[in-house]
Amino acid sequence: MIHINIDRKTSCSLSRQIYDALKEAILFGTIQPGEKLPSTRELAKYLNVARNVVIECYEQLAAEGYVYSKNGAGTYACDGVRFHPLEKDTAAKGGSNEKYSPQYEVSFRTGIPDLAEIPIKRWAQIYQRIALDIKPSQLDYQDPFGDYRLRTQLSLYLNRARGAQTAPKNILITNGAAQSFHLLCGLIAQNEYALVENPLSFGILHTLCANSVNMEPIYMDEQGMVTAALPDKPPKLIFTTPSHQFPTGVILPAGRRIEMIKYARRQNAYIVEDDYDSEFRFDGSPIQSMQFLDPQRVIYVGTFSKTLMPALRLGYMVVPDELCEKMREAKYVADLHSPILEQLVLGDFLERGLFERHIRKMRKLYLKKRNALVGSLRQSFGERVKISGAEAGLHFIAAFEGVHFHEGLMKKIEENGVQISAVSQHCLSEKTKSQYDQGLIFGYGNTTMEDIDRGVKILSRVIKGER
Amino acid sequence: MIHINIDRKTSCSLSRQIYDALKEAILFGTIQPGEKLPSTRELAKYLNVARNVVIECYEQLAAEGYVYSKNGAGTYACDGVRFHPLEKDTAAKGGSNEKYSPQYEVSFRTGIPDLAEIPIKRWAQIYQRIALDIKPSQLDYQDPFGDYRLRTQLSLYLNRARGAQTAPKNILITNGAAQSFHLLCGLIAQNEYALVENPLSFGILHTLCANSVNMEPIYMDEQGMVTAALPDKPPKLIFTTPSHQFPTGVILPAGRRIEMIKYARRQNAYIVEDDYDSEFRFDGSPIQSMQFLDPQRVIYVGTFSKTLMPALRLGYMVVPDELCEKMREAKYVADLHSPILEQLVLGDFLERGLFERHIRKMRKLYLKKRNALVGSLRQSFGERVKISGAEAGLHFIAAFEGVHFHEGLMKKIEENGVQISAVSQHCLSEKTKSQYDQGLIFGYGNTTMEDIDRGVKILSRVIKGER
DNA sequence: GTCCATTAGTACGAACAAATT
DNA sequence: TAATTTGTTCGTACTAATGGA
Repeated sequence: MIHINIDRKTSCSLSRQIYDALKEAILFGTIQPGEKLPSTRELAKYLNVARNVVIECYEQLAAEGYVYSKNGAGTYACDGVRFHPLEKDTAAKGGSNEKYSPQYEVSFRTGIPDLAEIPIKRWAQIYQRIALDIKPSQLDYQDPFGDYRLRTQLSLYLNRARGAQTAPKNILITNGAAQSFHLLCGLIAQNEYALVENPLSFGILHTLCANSVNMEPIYMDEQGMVTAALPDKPPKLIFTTPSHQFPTGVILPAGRRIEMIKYARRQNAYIVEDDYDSEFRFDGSPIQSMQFLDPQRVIYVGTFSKTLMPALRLGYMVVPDELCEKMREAKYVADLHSPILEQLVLGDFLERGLFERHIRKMRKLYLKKRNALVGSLRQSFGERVKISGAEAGLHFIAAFEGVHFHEGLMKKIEENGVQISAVSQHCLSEKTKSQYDQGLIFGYGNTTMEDIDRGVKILSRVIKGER
Repeated sequence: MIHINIDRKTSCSLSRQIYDALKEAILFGTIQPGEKLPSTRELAKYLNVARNVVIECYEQLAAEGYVYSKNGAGTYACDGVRFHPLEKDTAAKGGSNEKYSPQYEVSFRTGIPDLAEIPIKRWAQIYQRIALDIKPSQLDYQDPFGDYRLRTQLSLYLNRARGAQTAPKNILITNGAAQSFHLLCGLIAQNEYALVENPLSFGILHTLCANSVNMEPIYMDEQGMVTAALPDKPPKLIFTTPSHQFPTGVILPAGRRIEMIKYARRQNAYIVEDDYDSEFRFDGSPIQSMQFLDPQRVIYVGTFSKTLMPALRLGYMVVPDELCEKMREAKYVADLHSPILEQLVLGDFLERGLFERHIRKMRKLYLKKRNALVGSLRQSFGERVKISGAEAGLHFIAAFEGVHFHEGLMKKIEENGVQISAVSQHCLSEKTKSQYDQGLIFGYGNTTMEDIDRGVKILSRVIKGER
């Protein structure tokens, strides 16, 4: 008779304990294939448990194919279930969320909004209200394009605030701009290619690389992408950030926009307008979207990561009619559709004007920070620093006269506790790298006034030590 | 002097109205490239508005590159901004979420939980609590694998309830099983292929097709995938539903599981265990996961769409150590990471045992429904219906003696207001199609007792009319 | 917040039918 | 035929947790 240790004090049920022991015995070969197991009565008596307990565990073993029972004949171990001793997973080592983002004393990371100012309370209130009077059918699978009410509100907002030409049917809700780019990559076949700005954001670069999309960088001047340099070979997509080029901050002027659209039409290409932070323009209204000029050639990509919060993972694309079906399929295959509840909350947020109010509030705050940072840099570096692209967004470029941000210097800055990236790190060619190697990208969205002060002081010390 | 209609009653600002009019004039060519615009003083006087209004709008036009101003010389339209008349989007036609799911009188759609029983209130309460004491840093971008606390809880749950061998570091939070499959497809190169069960679920079929993955179907018998028929050519992935095969409901016995794992080891393939509804087993505990037998060869795919709600779009994968980095990269490229707030809520939900309680509650409810449906079918069809795979999950198969569910009959059923699918629709070959053509798949998760009654009555009428 | 009735989970015991040796 | 074994269905008891007043 097989011996089984039974512990009546543990929270684990008796039948589970016997089940585990028997299964292990069968897998290890202690109980041979075809061997008869003790009868339920016998084992129950031997172990001093109720027969029902043994029956329950024999049934489970039978259901999983370890044993088979024959009425009147007994229970036998199945063939072919001998197996190697299980490798128990060695001690689950500790971990946490914190580990993901290394800690710096001051961070000028780009693209992060002020996390302390996120209207999370208001957001949660609306979430609760929405959840309380939701219809069960809304908790079912939904349209891959997303919630219709949100798309309606978004369409109104985009028409109003960004001068875009959209209808709800063209708006595809995604899990942030990263997913939008990922889905768009699906449009590009292996032998086709995409045009990108140079320098460009890591986000697009990384997405395109990982999806093994061929890229052709386009030279930029102080007006943005040089449309005269557009190649003859027809691209499939043209990735651009016309309202506030990343990282240079340049605004693509109307003339070049039109040229680019004409080019796209000629080459039968689509323009991907990455409008990642245009909501925050400090003088005048936001620059109008490029999509406005030709809704059938321009795919507009927006995100709520900067305006609300990165953790939300909500963004959207305005898709030309011709691409709607393809994009619907792509989104469906990727993850069916984006989560619904927070879409409903966002729709409400927009409808009540809370979103635009929040933007206005944040614009003021970011303006303050920008001015403080510019002031701080001026104070430390005087005329030896040249700032550009600061009219909008959550970052700008500062070029330091006579300083070259090579790898060693960047490492030194990091070692001194400042997180910041150099423009040259975003360049695709050696030529552009050296063209931009005096520039740092200052993201100030999630900095405090103290951060700004301290960060510039540290930078000043390190840079001046270098010179 | 250009004429501009100004409406002081509208909510649109004066400068916006002037801006729009001027921009249109430039784009249409009413104002020629290089033409001098009226001076700010002149235009302000003419339109009877303050000069600042005109200045603001000239600045905006300049920022966007439509005009340029020279100190002392005036403002001129830029070159190259003439453009076609804008095609105004024709009337945004109406739409709504409802349109997405066509209405049936009774739906036996598979894989839908009881939407009316979702603990949405409790969920919303926790959401609010979580949101109120969240740290700002948690609203930042996070680890692609997901929230660590949720992964810890999930790992405990899986070990406890599914007998899986996991550590938090191996758990990747995804936007539902569909995304898990999508990410896994990235492991398969163009010249490689995947093994699938036949018949199989639309979900996997569709994902694999759309990602242009080559598939090889494996024959099944009453015990599930016939492991003796595994091909010599090494596959990359083997997709399987061992706990409750979709759609047949068969449980893959231990012997075959072990054979399959040995095969996978020999061929250096990975097994994808799609555990889509095993939580709901009606007699005994759920069938133990296959992942338990070899955590380094089996990728376990789970979802909360059936246990909580489809609209949530949350699922997970248990990834072998060797694949962690690849999967991290794949998830990062797809959408950086899954939304955080609802992950936190889910983690709390699990930690408090609310999740398991909910499962227990639902298991009872589903058992009731299953029994009612089986009873109803028995009553209508007596011994002429054979039911299989009903021991677990939210669906089972009913085979009707002497009835063949060809396209015409399926259409007739649909026309009579019943949504249901035939087993043969899930088959990949003609041979299997005819083998299974007497079976319907009854999903009863989101049906009411009345639905069940009514649905069976309608089916009975249609099927008997056919015979 | 507290108390109380209810419910769910686990374990036990007993009885009987059906199949097997 | 008798003894043994599984399959099935009761009822009871104890405990912990839940939900409502």
